[in-house]
Amino acid sequence: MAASHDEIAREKLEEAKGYVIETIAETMDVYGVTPAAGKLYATMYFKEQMNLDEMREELGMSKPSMSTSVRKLQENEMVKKKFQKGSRKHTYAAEKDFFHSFMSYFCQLWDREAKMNMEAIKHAEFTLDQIFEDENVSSELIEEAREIYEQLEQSKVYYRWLERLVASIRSEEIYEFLPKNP
Amino acid sequence: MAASHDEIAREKLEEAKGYVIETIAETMDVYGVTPAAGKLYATMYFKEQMNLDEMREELGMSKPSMSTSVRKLQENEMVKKKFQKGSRKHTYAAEKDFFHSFMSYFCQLWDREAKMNMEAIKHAEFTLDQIFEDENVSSELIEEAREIYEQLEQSKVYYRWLERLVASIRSEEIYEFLPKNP
DNA sequence: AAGTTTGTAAAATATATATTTAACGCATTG
DNA sequence: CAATGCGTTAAATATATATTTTACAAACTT
Repeated sequence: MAASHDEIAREKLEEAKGYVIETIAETMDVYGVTPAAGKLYATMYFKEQMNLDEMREELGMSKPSMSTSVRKLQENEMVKKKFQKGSRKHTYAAEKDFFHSFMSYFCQLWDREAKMNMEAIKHAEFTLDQIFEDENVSSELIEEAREIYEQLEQSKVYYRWLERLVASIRSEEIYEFLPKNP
Repeated sequence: MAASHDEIAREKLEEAKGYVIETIAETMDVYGVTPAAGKLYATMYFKEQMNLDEMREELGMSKPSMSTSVRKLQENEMVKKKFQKGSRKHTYAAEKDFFHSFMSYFCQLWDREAKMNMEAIKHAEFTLDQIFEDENVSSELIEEAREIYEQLEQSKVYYRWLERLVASIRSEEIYEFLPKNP
């Protein structure tokens, strides 16, 4: 038949996309999303745009699952809402620039880690200071407190570095050191 | 009583450590470990070394839980086994250099992501090549395949960047661009 | 070699997370 | 303003993950 070549080609095309979709979905756990969201992003990666019903259809999953998945992906800036006139349905498009997803996700992650720990350290150092202020505390305890204090100070070096890393990624300065395409 | 000042100081010391332990444990999900492993690492962070029974005692959890947690932490190179003569018990020490943990964990993560996706892309491009080789495929399909091919080529830029990032962290070159202590 | 101690594997339980089904509210349309 | 369509929330179910209990094997002790 006449269409045979095209049919085979179509199959191969879908097969080729299939490999990549499967693997992207598999490695999406890195970005802290559910399996459904992983499959969804991977699927959208090869589409111009999709609405919730198309997602449901394509993945064979429930609509609320698509709804929550797409929201999570939006939080990570891996999916953007597209404003589409005429239709009442919301349409979404995958962010295809992996650099952007990397930036958005890891910066958020590290920011949180650095901020929370810096805050805890501040708290802890404040409490330790109260020990140092008391003249009647034994030198053994003072020494022990001083060691902890020192350890906390040391760990701040890391958290500050993390914050600078985040800043250099957000500002894209990092690409001066490590070009996208060397 | 005479010990009162020391007792208060001891309390404050434990309180200070407590803040930090709690927060480290909380942010350890970043490193893909269970709550038990998170608490364990955070606890060990303020100890010279610990054996399984001390961990069980300190955290009030079962020994197998400590055993699996400590193994997971070893995989991430956040805990090292110490060889201690005389005792039959295995003892472990927390890696206190967060830079090392960062390096070990994220490099492992990104390496896997890059390798798996590069492999899938290779596979997919091989399959797409078969479409291009067939003279009888419609130009529409060829065009569609070419677009996918182009998209895959583009994504390789990111995965290669990720690999270079990993290399620059492992080699510590990154600290030339972003010093630990500027 | 029998008896302990230590660490871990396997099975059972508990807990948390993901997904679906059912139901609701809002906006748009006829 | 009733009726329909769309997205989301809430409750129910299913699934996966974490932890404990039980059981065992290896290494050491006596």
